[in-house]
Amino acid sequence: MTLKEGKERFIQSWGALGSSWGINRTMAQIHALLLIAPESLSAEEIMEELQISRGNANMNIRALIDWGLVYKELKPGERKEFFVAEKDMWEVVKNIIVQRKKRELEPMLRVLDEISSVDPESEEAREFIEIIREIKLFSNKADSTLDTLVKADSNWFVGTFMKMIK
Amino acid sequence: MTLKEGKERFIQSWGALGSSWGINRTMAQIHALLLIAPESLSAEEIMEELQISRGNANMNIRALIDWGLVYKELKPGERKEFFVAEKDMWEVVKNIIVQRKKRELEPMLRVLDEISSVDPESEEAREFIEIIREIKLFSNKADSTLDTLVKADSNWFVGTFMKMIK
DNA sequence: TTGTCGGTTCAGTACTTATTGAAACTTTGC
DNA sequence: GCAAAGTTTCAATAAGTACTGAACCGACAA
Repeated sequence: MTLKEGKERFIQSWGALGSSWGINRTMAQIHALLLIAPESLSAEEIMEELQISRGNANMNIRALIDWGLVYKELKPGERKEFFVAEKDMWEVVKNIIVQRKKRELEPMLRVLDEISSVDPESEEAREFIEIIREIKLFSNKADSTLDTLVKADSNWFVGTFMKMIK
Repeated sequence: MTLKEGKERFIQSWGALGSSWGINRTMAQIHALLLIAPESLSAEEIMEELQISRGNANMNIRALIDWGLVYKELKPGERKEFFVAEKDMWEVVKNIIVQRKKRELEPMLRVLDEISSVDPESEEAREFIEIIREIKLFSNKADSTLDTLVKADSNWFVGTFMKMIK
């Protein structure tokens, strides 16, 4: 396989993976492109490489920066902005966990709290409250597990974790 | 808050959560509805409750069964099929992990293997191969960690895990 | 002050994905 | 064998999301 083919295949697959992970296809492709780019790239180069419009590139690059998956790099003497990907996979996954936890798990926890206040007037209501209580318990556990996971460092994950859970 | 409001709010939120988790809104809503239903429900009842068409209900129920999140229940003497949700949250999460691993992580591992065969003819190609190697290493670790996690039982997660990683 | 270069925004449009509803199919009872 | 009750399929369509391209903004240099 040639380098060009390999790169294309990678960008393609990373894009597909991303789109089932709350990161849209183009966003993931830009990330893939930057991951395997030997140098930081400008918006123009990204547009060119992926055949996308300026607006699209701009929006997705900024979203990637929001997610903490890409950094802006200002080259001295250059007016253009350049972009580099976070290449440490553990950092990438950690950032995604942090973002999605904030966007999804935490709002859900709030909703679960709210609906716990349903009147336990009927047997059905009491059953409902009980099920919600179980879900809440589980979600809280997941929440704090993820917190701990995110605080842990890369080496810990790569090295120790595997042995601990064996 | 009344029981009715609480239920609606829960179905609503569970639907929203699902849609950022590769489980579409309706599928997640059906799951939510079944989670809090005191009894198993028929397709008709689900259609009625969520105001969706027969076809939609049928397709999403079957998808939920595929994911292992819902079971078919055949009541003796009844010709209709009834459905119940898997209510153990740890089972739910485990099934989602298994499915998504199979659909996303495993294909990605295959792609990474393929593109490792890029000719290391240039310096750039060698750098590419190296980055792919790192991603592959990480993905393999994630893959086996998830395997271990899925084999572990609920109690282990709820009880021991939290202490271990403290 | 004017022109150029890049970045940002956003209304309109293209593309993707989910949903409907009707027809086809299956199972069962008579 | 046929009607009734239920399930499945799928082409057409609706709803939702992403993308484009042009207008706008700000910084800078001439």
